[in-house]
Parts: sequence; C-alpha cells; structure tokens
Amino acid sequence: MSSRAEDTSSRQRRIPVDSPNGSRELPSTPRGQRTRAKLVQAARTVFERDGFLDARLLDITNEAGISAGSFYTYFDSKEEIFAAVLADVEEEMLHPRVDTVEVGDDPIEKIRVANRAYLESYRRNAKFMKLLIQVSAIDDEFEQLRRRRAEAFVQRNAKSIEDLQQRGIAKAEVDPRKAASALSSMVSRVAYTVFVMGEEWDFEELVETLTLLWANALLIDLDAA
Amino acid sequence: MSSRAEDTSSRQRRIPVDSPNGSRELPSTPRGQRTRAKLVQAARTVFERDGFLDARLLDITNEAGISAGSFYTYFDSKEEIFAAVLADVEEEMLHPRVDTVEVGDDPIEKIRVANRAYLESYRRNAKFMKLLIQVSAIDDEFEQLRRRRAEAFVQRNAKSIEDLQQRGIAKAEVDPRKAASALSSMVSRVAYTVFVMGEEWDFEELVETLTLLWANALLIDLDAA
Amino acid sequence: MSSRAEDTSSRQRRIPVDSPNGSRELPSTPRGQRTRAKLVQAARTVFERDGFLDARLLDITNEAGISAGSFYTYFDSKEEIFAAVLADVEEEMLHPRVDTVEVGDDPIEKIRVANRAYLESYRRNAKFMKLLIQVSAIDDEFEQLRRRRAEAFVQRNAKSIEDLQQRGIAKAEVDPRKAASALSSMVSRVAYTVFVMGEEWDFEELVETLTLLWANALLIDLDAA
Amino acid sequence: MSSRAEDTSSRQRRIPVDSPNGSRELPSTPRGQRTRAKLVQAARTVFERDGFLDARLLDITNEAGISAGSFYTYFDSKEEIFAAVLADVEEEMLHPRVDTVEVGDDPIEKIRVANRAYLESYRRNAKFMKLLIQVSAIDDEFEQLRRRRAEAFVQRNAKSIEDLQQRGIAKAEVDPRKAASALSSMVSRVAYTVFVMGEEWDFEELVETLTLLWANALLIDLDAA
DNA sequence: CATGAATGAGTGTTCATTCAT
DNA sequence: TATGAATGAACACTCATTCAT
Repeated sequence: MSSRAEDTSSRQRRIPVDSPNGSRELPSTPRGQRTRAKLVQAARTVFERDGFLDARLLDITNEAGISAGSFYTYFDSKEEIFAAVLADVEEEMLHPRVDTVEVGDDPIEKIRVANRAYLESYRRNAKFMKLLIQVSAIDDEFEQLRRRRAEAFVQRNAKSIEDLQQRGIAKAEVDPRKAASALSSMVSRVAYTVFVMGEEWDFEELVETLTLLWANALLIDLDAA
Repeated sequence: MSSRAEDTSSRQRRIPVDSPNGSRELPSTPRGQRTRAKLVQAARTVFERDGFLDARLLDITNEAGISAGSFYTYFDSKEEIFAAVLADVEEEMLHPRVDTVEVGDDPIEKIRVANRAYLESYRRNAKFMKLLIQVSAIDDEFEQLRRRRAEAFVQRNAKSIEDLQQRGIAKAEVDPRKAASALSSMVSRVAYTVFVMGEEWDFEELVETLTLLWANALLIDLDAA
Repeated sequence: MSSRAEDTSSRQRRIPVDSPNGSRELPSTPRGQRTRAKLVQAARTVFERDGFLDARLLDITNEAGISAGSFYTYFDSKEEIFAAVLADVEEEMLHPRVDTVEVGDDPIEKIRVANRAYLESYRRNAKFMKLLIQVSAIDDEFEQLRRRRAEAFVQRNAKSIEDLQQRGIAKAEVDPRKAASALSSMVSRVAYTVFVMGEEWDFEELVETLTLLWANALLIDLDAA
Repeated sequence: MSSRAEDTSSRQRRIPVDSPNGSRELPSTPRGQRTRAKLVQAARTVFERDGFLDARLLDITNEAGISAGSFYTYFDSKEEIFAAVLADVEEEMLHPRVDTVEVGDDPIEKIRVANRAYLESYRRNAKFMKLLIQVSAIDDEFEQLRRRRAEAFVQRNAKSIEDLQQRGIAKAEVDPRKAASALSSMVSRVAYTVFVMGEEWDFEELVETLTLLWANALLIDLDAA
C-alpha cells in the first residue's frame, strides 16, 4: 500500500539529524552506495568552498559528476545532505581518538592532552567548523544538534572537575557543571578565533595558555595531587 | 570540478561598516529623517523576529508603513540597513555605560562590575545578539566588523591584566593580550549559551562564576592588592 | 505589523471561489486594473485554446504581454486566475438576461423560453463550458462551486414545477425538487453533447425536443392551463 | 499571441482504445500475466484513490509491488494502463447483465428494469465513474471512446422508443434517436450527481422518478399497451 | 523478465531592484 | 521624496523514461 493518499498538503522538511547517517536508510546496492558517497564528498567540498547558502544543488551534483535529478534519490534537501556531511566528519573526528597516549595522573597534563586533542581536531577541520557554525546560525535544527553535542563534551569535563574537587586538588568553589561549561566555551571560542578567523597564535602557546588558564581557574593545587 | 569557486557576484556585498550610521549621509529634510528612522526601527523588529535571511525588504517596508520603492532612497541593500540597525543598537548599548559606579580598587570587584555590565547588556539585547551572530556567520564583512569591535574590548581587558601583573596582583604567567582574548571569549560565549540558547543559569550565579573563574585564571592574589 | 512571522509551513492554496472577483481585492490603481484585466483576458484565451492543464503561466503572461513575475502581483496560482476568468464569464452570462421577453402565461412557452436562453448561452460560451467541465473534473473546489451554481438553477425550476402542480397543470406525481434536478440534468448534459462534443442537432429542433420532453415528463395539461 | 496553440507534443498520447485490453498482446508466460494483472489492479486502486493526474507511475508500481522499470514491459504510458483498467471494469460491468430477469411486456416495467440495472451498476462503480469522467475531461481519446460507448446505449434506447411509437404506445412526436439521447443524458447525469457528488436520493425513489419522467416524456399510453 | 539507479527537460515561484508617475 | 507596478534572473524539484546489470 503506497502511503501517498494522505500526504496532500505536507511539505514539511524533516532533518533527522540524530540518526548517524542522515535520515533515510543507505542505498542497498553497491552502485547506490558509491553514488551517495560521491554526493556527500562533493557536498563537503562545495559547502566548504562556497558556504552553505551559496552552494547550489547543481554545484554539488556537478562536482559529484551526476545528474541533478539523482540528488533526490538520496536526499531531500540541502539540509539533509549537510547532515550527512556532518555525520561523515564526526566519524572522522572521533576515530583518531585511538591514539590516546598514556597520560599518567598529572591533572594538568590531563587537561593539556584534552585541550591539545580538541584543538588539533579543530585545526584539522577548520573549514568544516566554520561551515558548521554558519549552518547552526541559520538553522535551528542544527543549532540544537550542536548544542547537544557540546553538552556531552561539557558533561565529561564536569565529571573531571568534580573528581578533582573531591580529591581536594581543585580548590575553586564553583559548580562543576557550570565551570565546565564556561571553560569549554573558552576553549572552543578561542579555537574559532584562531583557526577560523585566523588570529595569529602559536599552536603550542595556544595549548599552554588555555591549559594554564583552565587549571588556574579551578585553583588546581599541584602539591595536593 | 564546478567553476563556481571564484564567483564574486555571490551573496556578499560591500558594506561601509566603518562609518557609524551606514554608508550614506543622513537625509537632510526632517521628513526624510523620520522615514529613515521608521525604516531602521522596522528593520530591527523584522530582523529580530524572522532572522536576517528570512526577512524580506517588503516585510521591512510594510512594517515601516512605507512603499517598497522608498527603501532605496535610504539604503542600497539589506546588508546596509542591517548596518544601520547595528549602529543604532551599539549606540544604545554604549550609552548606559554612563552609570559607571565607583568601584574602588578591589580588582575582583572591578572584574565583577565589568562582567555584570557586559552580561546585563547582552541579556537586554539577546535577540539582537543572536541576530548579529547569525549575520556574522553569513557575511564576512560583518564578521570582520564584529571581530574589530571585540578586539577593542579585548584590548581594554589586556591593559587591565597587564596592570595587575605589573602590580604583582595577577600572578599567572600568561601573555596579557592572549589571556584577555581567552577570558573574553569565555564570557561572551557563555552569555550566548545562556541568553540566546536559553541554558538555565541564575544571573547572579552567572556573574559570580565567571568572575571567579576569571580572577582565578589570573591567579589574583587578594593579599597583594 | 506584517503577518509573516507565523506562516512558516503553510503552503496551502486557497481558492475563494465564492467572492465574485477571485480572492484578493482588485488593484487600486488604474494601471494595476488594466494589467489585471489583460491577464484575465489572456488567461481565458489560453485556457480555452490549450485547456487548463496544458496552459502554462508563461503562456498566459506572454499572451498578456507582461513579465512572468507580474502574474503573482495579481494571482497566486493557475486555479486563482481561473476563478477570475470564471467570474468574468458568469457576469457576461448573466447580463443578457435583461431581454426577458414577455412570455404570457403559457406554461410550455415559459419552459421553451427558459430552455432557449440556457442553450443559447451555452452555445455562445461552449469553449468555456468545456473548460469549466474539465476544471471541475480536476479540482474539487470548482466541482463544488459548479454544483452550488447548478443548485440555484434547479431551485428555480423546482419552484416553477411546484407551482404548476398546485395549479393542476402538471399532473405528474413527482417530487418537484427531484424532477427539476433530473430535467435540468437532461438539458445541461444534452447541451454539452451538442455544443462541446459536436453532436449534430439543429438548434430549433433541440429547443423543441427538450421542451417537449420536459413538458411531457411533467404531464402538463394544456387544457387545464 | 503565444505560439503554443499547435504544440502537438502536449499531454495527449495515442491510445489504441478499440482493442479490448489495451494496445499490446497479453504476455505469453504465466508470470508475465500475473505481473500484468497486478499492475492493472494496482492502477485501479491508485487511480480511484488519487485521481488520474495525481497518480504517479511509481505509486502504481509500488502498490503492485514491482519495480519501476517493469512497468514498461507491459504498458507504454499512464494512459495505456488506464485503458487496461477501463477494459477490466467494463468486462466486470457487462457480465452481471446475465441475470436479465424476465420482464414480460409491460413497457414501463422494461424501462424501470433498464434504469435500475444502469443505476445499480453506476452505484457499484461510482469511484471508477468519477475517474472515467475525469479522464474523459482531460484526454480527448477517452472522451471519444466514452462517447462511442454511450452512443451504443443510446442506439438501443432509440430502437426501443421507435418500437413503442410504431406500436402506438409512445405518443410523443419526437425523433427517437434524439429522445433517447436526451433521456439517457438525464439518467446518466443524475447518476453522477447522486453517486459521485453525493446528492441525497433514496435509491428506489431514484429509479421510480427517472422511470416516471422517462415514460411520461414519451407519453406512454398504458391502455394502448 | 525484473530491477532500481540514473537521467534531464521543463516550469513554478521568489524577491531584490528599477522606474514611470 | 514617495509610490507600487513591473521586471527577470535564478533555482529547486518532479517524474516519466531509459538501460546496464
């Protein structure tokens, strides 16, 4: 039974940004998978080059070397293919986490490592981060998504701060959740300024400064560690 | 490879963002000045309601109660009237600074006062800040403008930090310019999260937490003060 | 206050076919009225020539000698301009009613006069009637409209039949409303067959045959008259 | 004047409506016959649900559970599969005629039986009749086809009327062919109004009223029978 | 015979911008 | 200055049809 009878007036656009690969199931045939992959790759290229707004679907299909109509075999809208690009990038950003170096127990070293990892990843994907921030500023769905992703990050940092407080290493009397939110904001916003806006800042000094400010802000007592 | 990368005729548009009131001189006649003012007022309303992209010039002229064609008597583009709105808002945001309360010499109190002033202003103009960030994400001219404005703010903070360091009050061995940049980033980004994204955070606690983190980050020694 | 804030997702199309001139108020300026009139005239030409479905908006605007975009200054859709054409035609079809010849009291003559008037009007507007029937078959809104218009016609005939029955002239024991519906159906459908489908049928004989069948069906007793 | 009047490549499409099952020979293999049957069945469902215009070939193949490309193994166009549906329905509508009850020689009873049979069949296939009328209004080929089918019906009625006239039972001095055309029009159009448009009319009263009007119109003299 | 991915022509619609009045 | 009708470039989107597998 086709489901077309009742959809008379609904032209709503759904962007199920939660599902990891965009909204619809991946194409079943290898050919389809290849085409879809070409599209996503082309979309990333075009988006990063022209920005979300100036990118036309035709630019994307041309870049992918397929016909205009085929776009709709895989995606319903520019938003939806952007979600697929985002999913791709995130997978790419999460994989390198494998090389988690041994950190020992030095709390400052831990902060440094986390900051360095974040900043390296940001630098590596600077063009995409700029794009993501643009799209988030335009589209509330993506704004919410970005917020939820950031929240996960903040939670982890909050845990860590709470732990340091309980062990008497972090002295500052702040709510861990809120301190984590503020300090994470600091790091991510500085990353934007440096890697997207192009503010000059030596990478190592960047890591050190942010790590120092972070640790100081929590009044980390190295002797207690 | 699509050949669209160098297409200059895109959505961007030169906006003389330096002149305080947008590009052209104000209208000479009182009637003209009134019409222009109505337009700017209407533009702010519409922009804040619909966002920059969804706002049509017709919406603005309708809201202002004038005809479509008259728009071009005063502005050349949506970007230009946005610049005028921005100039208006900034004037409004700078004026209240007059009530600079006497702060005494407590360095932390000084930070607190500055943060509170900034956060209050952000809260008061949250809708516009959201809009400004949207436009900055879309339009490089405004991005640069925003950066220059922020830079002025950072400079002032850098001065203050340097002063504290020289007086031996701020112990942290950080470049004052960079510390100022990072800490300002923290405050402004948190302000966005709270006042635009709607994260729950009691206003006083917000002021206190940010002030505390800021002061700690610089290792301000109250005894030295 | 512009009303655009809340219309985010509604792409419904309203065809307020009841209002005599289509949906929106007529243009205020003479120039606008002229352009609108040109459009409606062109639409009738194109619709009658190509049919509703094959008529493209571009055909209409070309025929009217105006640009494509101007169409939307006056109408929102093909349906809406069709409604305007329909309103025009109906006005045109109702005016000639002025020449209501004196009919005397012969009931059959009355039927004959009514049938002749209807058939003449149908013949004169045969192309449009074909079009109207096509659109009614496609678009439920117009189907309903046509039904309501026909209903008014049936009501008048029902009144007349009831009157004849009460005066003992029409003997047939039928519900006047239903007889009127059936006999009106006969006349209109035959008119379609003859004037649209092109079935050969001498006009006078057509009038006479339908009048005779109508009168007989009601068992009109001329002696009783 | 737009030059589109003679554009032959419009929506029309040659359909060999005479051959009873659509244009091409039936598939030879049983599998092919089954697939074809599924398609025709699905087409009827989709057409009756969505109308001819809104039905997409994909809806039909989905409903039939076969792939898009397979459609063209059996039909060349939407028109052609509609012709096949039409052939199916007509076969279905003609079969039940078998139960032709013995009617005796009462001329009115004969009319009543014919009307009842027609109306029952119309009621049973109301959705399809609506569809058929829609397609006829869109596609001249089907309009002609419908006309020829109706003509056969009229011929039969004309014969019957002529017979009654020759036997002195029908007194009305009308051309039998034309009277048959008009009265058949009455019945079919009323059937549409009741069964498609939903006008309220008790079925038995419907049969009686139409039969009475038909018999009266011909001035059938029961005593002469 | 069946599949379903790929095609691409064709048109509606928006809205910043111009300009005659 | 103000008006508002007219313009037209630009682009998304649909879906019947083809064809390699």
